[in-house]
Amino acid sequence: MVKQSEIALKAGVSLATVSLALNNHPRVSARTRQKVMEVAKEFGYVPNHAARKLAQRRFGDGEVRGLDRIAFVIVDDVREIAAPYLAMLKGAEYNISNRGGMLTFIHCDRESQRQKLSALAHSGEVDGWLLVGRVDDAVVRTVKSLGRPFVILGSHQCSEPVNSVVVDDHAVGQMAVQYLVSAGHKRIGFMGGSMHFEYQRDVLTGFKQAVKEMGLDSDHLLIQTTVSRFQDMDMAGMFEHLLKLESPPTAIFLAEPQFGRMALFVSRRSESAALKAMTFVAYEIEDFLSVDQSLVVIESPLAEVGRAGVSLLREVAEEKNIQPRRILIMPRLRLKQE
Amino acid sequence: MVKQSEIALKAGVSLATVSLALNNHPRVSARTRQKVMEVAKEFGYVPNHAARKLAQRRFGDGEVRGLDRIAFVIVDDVREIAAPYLAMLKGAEYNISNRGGMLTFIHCDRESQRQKLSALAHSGEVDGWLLVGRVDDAVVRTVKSLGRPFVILGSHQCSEPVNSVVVDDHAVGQMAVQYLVSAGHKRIGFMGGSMHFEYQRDVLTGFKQAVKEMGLDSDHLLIQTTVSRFQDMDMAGMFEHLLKLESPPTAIFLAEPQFGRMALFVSRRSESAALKAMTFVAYEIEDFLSVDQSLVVIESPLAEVGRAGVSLLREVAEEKNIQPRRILIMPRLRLKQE
DNA sequence: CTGAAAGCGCTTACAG
DNA sequence: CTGAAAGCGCTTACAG
Repeated sequence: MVKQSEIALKAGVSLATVSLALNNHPRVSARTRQKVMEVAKEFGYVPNHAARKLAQRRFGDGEVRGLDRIAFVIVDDVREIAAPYLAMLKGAEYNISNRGGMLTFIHCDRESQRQKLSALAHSGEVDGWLLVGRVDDAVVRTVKSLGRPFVILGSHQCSEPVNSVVVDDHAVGQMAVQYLVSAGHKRIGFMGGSMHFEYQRDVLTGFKQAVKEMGLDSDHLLIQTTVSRFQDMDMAGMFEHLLKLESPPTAIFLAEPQFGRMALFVSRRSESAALKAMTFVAYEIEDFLSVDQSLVVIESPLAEVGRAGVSLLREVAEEKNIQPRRILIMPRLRLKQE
Repeated sequence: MVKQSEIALKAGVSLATVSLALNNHPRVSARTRQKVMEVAKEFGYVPNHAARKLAQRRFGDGEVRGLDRIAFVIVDDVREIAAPYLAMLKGAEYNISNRGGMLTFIHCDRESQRQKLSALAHSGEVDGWLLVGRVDDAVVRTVKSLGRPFVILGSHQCSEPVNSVVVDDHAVGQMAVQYLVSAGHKRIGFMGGSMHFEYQRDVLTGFKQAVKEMGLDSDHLLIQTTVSRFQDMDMAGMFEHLLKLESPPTAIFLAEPQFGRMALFVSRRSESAALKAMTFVAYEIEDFLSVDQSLVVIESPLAEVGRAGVSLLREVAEEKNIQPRRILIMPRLRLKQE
């Protein structure tokens, strides 16, 4: 565990110069900095985080400098929605660790959030917050009172403007239609999840808009959604509905993650020629696809949401009075690979 | 942000006494400690973690004292296995934060592990490691060289003895048989995932052993397993095989998480009376069940694995030369609730 | 049982 | 452009 004083000795400069050089302070000459960096690398120097943190308190006016400790907070329950959370977590971790920082994982519910988050903040160990889950005004109020920058990942229930990063789910619906039209389809079915979820509503809105813009039939019978979480029965029912139509669709957009797997299962075992010939496009979560390469997939770039969240957090930390922004991350179309 | 010196002033004792009292040092009298604690609570005191860490380095012989910063390291890819990781993560976080600690999340592959982990260790910010994923001798060698205690969660590929916490998957298979026998079944089918996975092999071993002990037919045709990750077609095939038997099973144990959902889907839509009357028991991951309360479920207590991992880590940190242990966590049987 | 003092490894005004 | 010095908030031997 080498420290700055040892580097100073070897490089023939003072301790102060080492610190300044390592932090790219402009007052150090290029040559000196070069030399210091060299020795540091040779010795495998890693700064002692605790010491740095402590020293920074001396002159700091409460501002965050390094932003090297970011808390990823899941508010409310993690039941049933593992993949989205883990994808965002992975993306955030990647961005943070690339810059020598660390990500702290926190899970709390809306009752315990206040005391849990403030205890962490007071220990001086959190430079910024990434909030995800059921984030509402109460949570934002807590976090704001702690005086550290924060960014919300995914949709939220806040009434006031906040910095957030979300997938452009509107574009997901449009992308599905555009792709299927380019492949020659004219009647496109929509099979989605519960419209209680904002992202499902957005996907559907985008879908409907593209259908209109492309001049396709905007037949409401082509749109099927489920309500329950254990929706497999509903899904089979949706298929029946669509196939029973006077003019059934030739392609179906599966707008809810995991539907791809189920749809393939049903269609491959079906005796209906129409279903066997059906073209599918599935909306799936990056890194957690439920289907193999035989299906065209629109990927929800949730790891990218995590990465972008960290970048936004850095900007917010630097420019204090930035206007709250909502950053949209574009989905990706992944074609078949046969 | 109140500090110890302010507490000392108010309580009428020295700074040293405050520190000792707050850390339950025996040299402080009960009355003094009481008084200090009172003032600390009144002021909402939270210790500055950086300062504490730094000060401890002075006399510390490298030992870990607080174990308040634990790194949860996922080695290798997180694709496709979100739920188990998130369940363990949640359990570990719960145990750590209950004692005022923090969990750091790290994701790395086996190529980058060495540099990533050692950089973290050198920054002095990790008191112990929880390792999960594709943990092999190389990873263990790295972590050992960093001089901090570690515990592996879940199965691993290490040749040397290590401290680990795993679900008792053997008991899962036994539990399924015992329950179904108690419900009057004599021929029990097994539908599992790929035998490439250790946990699936363990579940099957337990199943077979219980079948033998209970004096049931140990017909190998009753045992069906899949190979692919996108296994839905195989699953339908497994059903057909089982139903085609001269003496088909009256109950089936679904030994792979997520199979429950698929099985219900198939059986509810089937025209086979035998299938409609089939009794199922499903193995599912705690907090991430794929089925509702209408099915008997054996829960894989992965959050408990995370919690137990943290507790074991504490023991390892305290008694240095402890014999490596493998702690088994019992699965839980969840009956129907109608 | 308690207090005064040293120092953990850094950062950064201050003085040259 | 650089160095000597102070101090961040704690912990813990040392001396009473």
